[in-house]
Amino acid sequence: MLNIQELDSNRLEIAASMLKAIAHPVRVAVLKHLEGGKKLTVTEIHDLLGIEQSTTSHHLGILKDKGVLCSRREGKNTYYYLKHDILSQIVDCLQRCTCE
Amino acid sequence: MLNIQELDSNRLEIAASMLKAIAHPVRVAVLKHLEGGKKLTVTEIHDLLGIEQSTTSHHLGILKDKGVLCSRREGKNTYYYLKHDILSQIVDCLQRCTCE
DNA sequence: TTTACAGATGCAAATATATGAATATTTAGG
DNA sequence: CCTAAATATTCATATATTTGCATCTGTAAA
Repeated sequence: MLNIQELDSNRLEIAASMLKAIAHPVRVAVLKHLEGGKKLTVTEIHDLLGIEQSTTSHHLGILKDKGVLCSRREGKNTYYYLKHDILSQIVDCLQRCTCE
Repeated sequence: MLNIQELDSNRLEIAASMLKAIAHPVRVAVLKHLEGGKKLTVTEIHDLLGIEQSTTSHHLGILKDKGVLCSRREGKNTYYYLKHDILSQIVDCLQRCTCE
């Protein structure tokens, strides 16, 4: 349980911007594919989700920018992975709430 | 852990729309004020957050519409409360992830 | 039944986000 | 160096969200 100090607007902005990063069907799908510490390249995600390469890169950039994902370049590929594996709980929590 | 069937686009849409409902600084603040089963009126929230009455009502409507909150009218007041108290964990989870 | 309070809704302007085509950048291999 | 593959970026357009004023609706009390 957080106290009133933790409700300050800066923290609210950060929490909301992180949530906003995740709150898109494509980006929720990306998170689910990365559950359990998996690492995928842009091309793999672009193939898995059937969306344009540039669109994929945009979405991954948003997730990385907001601290949801990390990336590591290995040769020509860039691997993306969850910064905090616990974040995938968010989606599971929501899905539990919607399955009644 | 969810299987591939649970990644279908309908579920993704639902999860994303619920997250989108929460993903706003005002609405995150509302959630935090309603933690622990608390019930607050529109006016109370409007005073707590220092935002316009109509803006408050719009935000609460979004949260209710997307299944995050419930409301009950009692006389002239409408009390809003969390539909699933577990949802407040989402914000706490995020804040833990951002406090390193 | 009038009045005032609490809340909801319609609307418009400002702002933000999403998408993809085109293009640029980075890297490995020849 | 030249090329091709993988990824990132720029840009424009389309769409969605946010905010608050004005207004409408519902309720209680006088």
